[in-house]
Amino acid sequence: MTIVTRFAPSPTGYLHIGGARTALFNWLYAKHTGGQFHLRIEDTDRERSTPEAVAAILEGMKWLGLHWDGEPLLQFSRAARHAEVALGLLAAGKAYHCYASQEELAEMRDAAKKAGMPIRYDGRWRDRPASDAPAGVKPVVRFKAPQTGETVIDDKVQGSVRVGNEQLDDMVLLRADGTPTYMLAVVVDDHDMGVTHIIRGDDHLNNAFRQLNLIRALGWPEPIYAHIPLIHGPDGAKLSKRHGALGVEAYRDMGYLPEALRNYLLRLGWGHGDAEIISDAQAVEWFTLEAIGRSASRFDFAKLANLNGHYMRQADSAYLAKASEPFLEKQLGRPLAPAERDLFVALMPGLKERAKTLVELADGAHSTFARLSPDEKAVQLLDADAKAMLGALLPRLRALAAWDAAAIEASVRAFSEEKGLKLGKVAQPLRAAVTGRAVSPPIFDIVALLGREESFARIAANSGLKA
RNA sequence: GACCCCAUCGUCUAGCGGUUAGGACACGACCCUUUCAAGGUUGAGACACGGGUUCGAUUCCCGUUGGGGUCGCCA
Repeated sequence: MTIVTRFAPSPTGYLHIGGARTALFNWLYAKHTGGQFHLRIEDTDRERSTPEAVAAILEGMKWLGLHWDGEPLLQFSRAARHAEVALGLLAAGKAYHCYASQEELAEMRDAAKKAGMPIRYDGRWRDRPASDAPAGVKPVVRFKAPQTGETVIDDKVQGSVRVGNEQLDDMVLLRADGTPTYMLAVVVDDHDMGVTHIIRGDDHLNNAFRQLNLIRALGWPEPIYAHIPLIHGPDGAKLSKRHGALGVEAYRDMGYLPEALRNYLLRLGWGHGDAEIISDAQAVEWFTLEAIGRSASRFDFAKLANLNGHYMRQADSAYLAKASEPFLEKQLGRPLAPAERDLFVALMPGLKERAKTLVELADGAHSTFARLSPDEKAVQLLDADAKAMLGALLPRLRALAAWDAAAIEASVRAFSEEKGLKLGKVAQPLRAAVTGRAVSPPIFDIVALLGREESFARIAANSGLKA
């Protein structure tokens, strides 16, 4: 049997980080088993669903590298089929019309709350004849749920979970306007799509009991459930925007690599021995539902950053330059010239060791691509002694036959040895004069890549020294 | 409030009756070093509590406490 998983977000906002992990797990499980992974957009809430959100979700999935099989299914397009199933249930006596008003329902909830009883619909229309129907009121269709016994779910993550059926009420299948509710739509769509494994957040665990009863009433095969724990903020409370409940595009804009985010998300709630850096291929090979933890985990930006730094260090220079180009251009306030793109790539080995995000990468490159006037620390470095020292060094650099990092470094080293200075005493003022900063990628590389004229021009501008 | 779920270093986790309770991030120290990083070595740091079961509990059971989730004509 082919295993079919799905990710089914509702398009009321961006693809947030919790959803991204759910999608990742579904994707991995499908890959692991050689099955299929589908995407379904749950847009039955016409008030809150927007085309922008649909686009953001598709975009986020693509950026994260989670490719789905087939076309994304828009749930609302199947409203007629959902209604057909509900009406079938009605005809079979497994569902009924309910004419209770919103006011009645609210009273029911208040009364139950006061009495310390479970808050649920009391089934007042369950057995009333159609002749009792009040005139002019459009009814909803409710499911006739079992009222005794218990429903047990053998969840792949949570284990065996049971709940007394008296806790479950008769949920609405079709609204008064005839449109399907989520409860009906998921069940019908998962069935029609051939979904075999439902992997989703455990905020749906309680829904699963109701859905399972509906599936049984329909006589359809039961899916395998895996309810994964939610992701919390650093303080253990619900993930808020301030904490990281952002859309994946926000992570992209903060300069994280999709492969790093995948690795981070994978390790949040799932582990494989001591493995930390896990490639996609290994993840696919190792991923099982049984290895998913049962407790909620907290989002940790520091660990994400560390992972991102790792992936950046081992990434290809051209790839990184391309990925961080927009960040650099934003900082410079201008597009990069073709020659500068090459320079960016050439600078990359020294840059990527020093950054945890693409933004930091661009930060590191800023002082190479723009002529910055010396900041406070650079000014301190360029004191009178340092200028005198540089004044003696410049002619030797000017006289260099070959202008490359090795030759420049050799020359500066020889110079500092002669003068009895530590290399730092010479290299730091040079860095300050060339970049206007006390911190930069390796200075000899920068001087070499910038070229003789640009280097001397900058030194002249920042220290007044001419070579 | 009712129902459901969870509980190992600050964080992510390994552990599936007998371990000096392991790894990673973060943190401290040292080394390396042209700055900053990276890297190396190293240090500190956890089984929530109380009962059982057992020769023996971090591990199994019950309770307490603490956290989380769900109770819509939202999904």
